[in-house]
Amino acid sequence: MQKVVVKKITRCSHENTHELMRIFTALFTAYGPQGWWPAQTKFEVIVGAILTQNTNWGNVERAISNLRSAEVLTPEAMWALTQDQLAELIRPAGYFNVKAKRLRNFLEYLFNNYGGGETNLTSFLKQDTAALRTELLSINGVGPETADSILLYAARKAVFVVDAYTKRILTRHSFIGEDAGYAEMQALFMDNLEDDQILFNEYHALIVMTGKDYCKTKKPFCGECPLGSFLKA
DNA sequence: TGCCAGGCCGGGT
DNA sequence: ACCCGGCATGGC
Repeated sequence: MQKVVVKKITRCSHENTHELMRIFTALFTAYGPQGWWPAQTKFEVIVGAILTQNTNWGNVERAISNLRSAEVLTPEAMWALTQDQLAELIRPAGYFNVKAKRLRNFLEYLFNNYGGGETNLTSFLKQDTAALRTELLSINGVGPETADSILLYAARKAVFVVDAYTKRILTRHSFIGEDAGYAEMQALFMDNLEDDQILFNEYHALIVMTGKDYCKTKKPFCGECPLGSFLKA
């Protein structure tokens, strides 16, 4: 059957599409396929998405390692912990009290509405994208980036994840204004690129990789970055 | 040493 | 509708 795409957009343009793909190609050439998310299960993706909020991934890995050693990387096992026990295990990830609460908020939602467990977690993630996003955002401690990370990397939906690096890259190369919000930046990608879960997966991962290397807050522009050679500063 | 990291919430304007 | 302080560890 012929696929008819009726994507309705305001700022869709071939030029935007072209530039966004040039950026992707430059990053992909520099770093290669990333194969995100670095996790063994969907639940581990969700846990990592919450733990990495404003936090270095290396610290998150320590926390995940603690959880794995304690054999609590399943919804049931984690839910059986007290908040203080959970907080102690995730201490290396920072903000451990708020994050323990946020993990429990997610688990509470899952058990109340889906009965918990890996099987029911799968059915939770299998919903259509808009409904799942709304449900995720209703959980206290799950904001736009965390929700979209779960949608893209756990539910494998074609959703573009925006983060601090994305904003820096877009603003420093004058793609978007300093005042641009999350939705505006997400629309720039999603309105100008085909819905492609694989592309969005690699694209976000590559932005993070180059961001870690070159896009620090105190570094307004870096010509060494894979994008430096052809994008305007 | 101080700055930074793959945000989000709640209270105050 | 913004704006801002709080949350916290570990690496460089």
